[in-house]
Amino acid sequence: MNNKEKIIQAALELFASNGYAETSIDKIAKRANVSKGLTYTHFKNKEDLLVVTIENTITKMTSKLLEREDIDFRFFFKMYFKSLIKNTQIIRLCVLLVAHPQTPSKISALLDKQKHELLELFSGLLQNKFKENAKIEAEILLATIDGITLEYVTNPNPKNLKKVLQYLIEKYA
Amino acid sequence: MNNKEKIIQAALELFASNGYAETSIDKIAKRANVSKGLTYTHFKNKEDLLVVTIENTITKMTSKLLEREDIDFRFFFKMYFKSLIKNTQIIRLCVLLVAHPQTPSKISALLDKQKHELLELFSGLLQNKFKENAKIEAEILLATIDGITLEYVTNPNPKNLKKVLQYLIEKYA
Amino acid sequence: MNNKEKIIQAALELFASNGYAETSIDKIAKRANVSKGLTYTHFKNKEDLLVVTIENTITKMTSKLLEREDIDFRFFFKMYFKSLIKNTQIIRLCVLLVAHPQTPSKISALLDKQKHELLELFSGLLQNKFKENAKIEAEILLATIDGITLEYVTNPNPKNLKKVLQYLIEKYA
Amino acid sequence: MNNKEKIIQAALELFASNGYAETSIDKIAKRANVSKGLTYTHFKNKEDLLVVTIENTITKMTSKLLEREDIDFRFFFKMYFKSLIKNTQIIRLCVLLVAHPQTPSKISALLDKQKHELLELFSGLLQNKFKENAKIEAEILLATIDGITLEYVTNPNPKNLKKVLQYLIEKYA
DNA sequence: AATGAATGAGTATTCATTCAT
DNA sequence: AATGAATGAATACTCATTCAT
Repeated sequence: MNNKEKIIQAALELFASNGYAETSIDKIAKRANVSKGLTYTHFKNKEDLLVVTIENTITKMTSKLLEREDIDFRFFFKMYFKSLIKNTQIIRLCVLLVAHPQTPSKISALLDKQKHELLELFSGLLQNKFKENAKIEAEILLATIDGITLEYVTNPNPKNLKKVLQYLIEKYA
Repeated sequence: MNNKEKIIQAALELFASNGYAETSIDKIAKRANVSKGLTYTHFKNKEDLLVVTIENTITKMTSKLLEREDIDFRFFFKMYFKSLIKNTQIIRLCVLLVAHPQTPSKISALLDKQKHELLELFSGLLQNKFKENAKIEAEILLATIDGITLEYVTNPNPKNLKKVLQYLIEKYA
Repeated sequence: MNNKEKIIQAALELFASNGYAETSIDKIAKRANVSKGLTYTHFKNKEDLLVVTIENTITKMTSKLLEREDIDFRFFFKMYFKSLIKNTQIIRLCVLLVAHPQTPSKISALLDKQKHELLELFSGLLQNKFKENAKIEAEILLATIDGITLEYVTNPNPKNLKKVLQYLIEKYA
Repeated sequence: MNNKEKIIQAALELFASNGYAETSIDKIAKRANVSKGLTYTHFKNKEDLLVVTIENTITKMTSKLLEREDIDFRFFFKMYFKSLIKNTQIIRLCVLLVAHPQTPSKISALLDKQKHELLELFSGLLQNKFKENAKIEAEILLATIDGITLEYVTNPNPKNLKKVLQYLIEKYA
């Protein structure tokens, strides 16, 4: 891992566990074992570091989820369940960013794009069962998953999460 | 409105529209038209001001919703819909606080209490329809509402909100 | 002398002897024996401190020179001579500010105003001797004085200054 | 133009238009289209770069002016007038350097040498007209030219400059 | 000669908090 | 209760300079 990657990694960890505003460049540099100045060699400013960090992470996290063609609810829910448990802190950071009034538009756009991809996926999968209501049902399912996510990152309880997702799988699959 | 109330009001507005970390005591005092020092006469510190502000607001906001005995889904959804539109910024602040790793425990506890009251309410209302699954269905409904809330405060679209809630009313009532 | 005045005094001394860009707020605060933060209680920023400092000083320095009604060349040259010797550093700072491409417009305007007052004065005094050429002769005299000033603040030599001004008095008075 | 010359050219332009302290090595390197490190291959440090840049420029600028043997006021004023209009920014930089308390002694010496060459020239030309006062008249003429220069670089007005120099030519030639 | 990653000291500015009045 | 001067630590960011390649 080169220094730039070390900085991104340190930033991700600290942003995720303490929040963006609460994390100073100084702490990031210290955790990455580099000088403060080097951060500004690789990133324009703190906001740029956040944007790169999030883009980097989101891309990695979701590439697996959406690349398969023959995706179904069972597969989706299981993958999402795993990701949520593995990346709890990062996903909480994303929730904070989505809800924060001053989040850079690049990040908002990225997260928004993801939302629409999921809506598309759900709409397709719900077409048979709900016909003309497929789209609104997709919206509701997405909301349900977002709510479960919010609940989990706030108060992580893997057992309960598994139970709920299992129930959803049976309901939708 | 006395000075203490003016400070609370100013704090609420600024926390809600800019975020807690991004709001300085100085700006709050200026908006409330009082001196910076007075804030520390009435509140122990910035965190205390946040706690009091949120307690104050949450209590006001939810008292109407949960005081009625004979509440049903139609009524609940309509009230929630109105509140969401009226208090968008404040509710977004609550989402931020729920998801933030450093939120004071008093606030977490308060918001958690609300969650459980809603779960109770939903469980009761869903008893007939879902029997032994009433509790998990209540959890899912709560998650759905949280997800709708998150979506709305992030990207407020009253028309779509109305459509979704209408659909939910027909589904659940 | 209260703290605000102490800051202005310290700023004046350091700006004058080291230059604006070369003087840090930290050094100013240390010389004034106050905390760095206090500077920002009294002045919006470093530029504002410069502006206030210069306005303050220029006003004091020139009020004596131009208040008299019956001013003549002998009096003017003698006063200017004294001021130049007493305020060498400050006047050098003004030269630097006049010539610097990024000097705040408030300061430029102030120094420009002074220039025009002097031009007026000289024009009047030279009217009899030079008739229709009085204005251009005033411009030339002002340039001469500026040049003498530049030479003196760069390389202070009181004897030579006295000699030159004496010669000018005889020439013009 | 080789890389070293490109750096000198970029430095000159930036020092002249923004000031020495306000110009970073980084900006110079970027404008010269070379790496930051290369600056330190060719110049010991930033100050050295300034010294070389100024020496280079001054030499070029004044070689034409003083090489002729049979120079007279008419010729001198015309040449100076042209140079002032063409090199306004650079000459302003020289004024800043002359007046700045921390200018490297090499530069001061260079500019001082020029001053004395001009004094010599003027003394000679004024010998016939002013006899024993030729030297002090030369000093005054030099001051006048310096003042005109200061005024012009501060507030460039070619028409007025021409008028004043024309007047001086008639007065002295 | 040429690059650009890397450093460390420095800079302006902010801000929660205290305290004398 | 109310003010605002005062503090000191923290913060994002800059920059001259070095050095391995």
